Amino acid sequence: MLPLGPPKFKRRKADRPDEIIAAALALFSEKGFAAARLDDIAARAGVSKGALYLYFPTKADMFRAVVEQAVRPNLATVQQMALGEMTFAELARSMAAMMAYMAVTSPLGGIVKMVIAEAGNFPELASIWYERSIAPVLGHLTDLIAQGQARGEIRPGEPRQYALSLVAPTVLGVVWRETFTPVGAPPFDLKALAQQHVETMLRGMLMETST
Amino acid sequence: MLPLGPPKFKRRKADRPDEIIAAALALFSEKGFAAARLDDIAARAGVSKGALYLYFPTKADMFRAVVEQAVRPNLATVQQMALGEMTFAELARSMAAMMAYMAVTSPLGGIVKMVIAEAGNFPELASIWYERSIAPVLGHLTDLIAQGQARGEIRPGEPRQYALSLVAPTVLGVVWRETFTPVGAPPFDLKALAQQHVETMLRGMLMETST
DNA sequence: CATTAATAACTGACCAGTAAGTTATTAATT
DNA sequence: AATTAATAACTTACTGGTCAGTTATTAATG
Repeated sequence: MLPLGPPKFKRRKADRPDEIIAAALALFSEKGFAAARLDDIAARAGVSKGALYLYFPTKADMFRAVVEQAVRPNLATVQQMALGEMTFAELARSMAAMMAYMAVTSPLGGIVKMVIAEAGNFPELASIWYERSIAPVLGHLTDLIAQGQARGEIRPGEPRQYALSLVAPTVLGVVWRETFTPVGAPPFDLKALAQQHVETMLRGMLMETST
Repeated sequence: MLPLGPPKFKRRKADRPDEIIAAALALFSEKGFAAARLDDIAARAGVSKGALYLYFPTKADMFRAVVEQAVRPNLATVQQMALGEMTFAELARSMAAMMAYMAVTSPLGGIVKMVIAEAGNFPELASIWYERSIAPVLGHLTDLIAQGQARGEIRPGEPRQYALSLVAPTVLGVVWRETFTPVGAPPFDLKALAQQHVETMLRGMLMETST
């Protein structure tokens, strides 16, 4: 006997974690943490449920891993933003464009949804996401605005509120895409939205002279 | 015999549904749909689990009821907004103030969280919330902006994008409160945020002349 | 052939929903 | 007005299904 046909599985220890995380991200962001079944995640990752436990001790740890991986790229991207020779307006425009780009290319929408949804059950996770993604971005942007004010480019006003005002529509646009577009709501063109918003905000924030 | 002490329960058929909905809102918005236990909802409503089923055939129906009740007040409030004699700037300011007020006084944050979280599992519900709350508000605001543009008060630009730009920070502020403030993030003063945002946006949206 | 990645079948806990029983309240009868 | 019968609001204890996590076994690979 022994058909010896195509083997039933391959041993690919190195690749599994990332594949599992990708599958988990998809299902968590679609169904939410509790409603996402490990059997489904396993199936999607092309693996059996038992195999998940070779790489993650628990479902919650998988969730953590998903969020932590999603957090990573953000840090790097943000640190680069600095005024330097640029005027604040230039920087704001390029930042808006970049955020819109990230919003359409990365699975950020799903992550945001997950974090909002499960913040109550996994405060530790909301914390990670906040400290490693939101606080840096918003904090840095806030600083840049304060600097812009010190330079006399930007009108008076709470810098942190300005910062939230700047990013809010893009973030909400992403949530919109995940939440309402699937139910028939007309989508937003995130790039156009970000662009119009940043121009409007700049006209409102800048002193008369600047461009 | 007959101890005749304090009775074990009162029959209060009329009040139960609202009390149950209130308890359910609290737990759904805190834990999410799946993680909220009916036993806990019952306990919080001061009733046994069995009693829930006298008023709602299923957990999902309770969820529906919570959202539907939350939707109700919004409709009325919005329809009143009309340009009439007002300039767009005046209207926008009063609208911003009203949204901020609602944001701090109503359980809107919890609802928004719930809807975002469970949109995937209950598309029908995202649909209700969209059609009965979001579309009216955003649609009406979009119309007002278009009218403002026709009047020559407001600069060119996509009205619907303007509308989202206007409301986004307040909505995001509410989500912030539910999600990140509990983990130690500094809170936003929603009223101040809304106020500064609307002033900035107006300066950016209006033609030179208007006030 | 020894090692270990991977599977498949199993277990135990949790929880939505149910059904049987209890108690408050109202209505009927004297 | 006191007693009793009828009802329905409410509770308690249970059931059945689902699913996270485990264990025993098999198959790939150096």
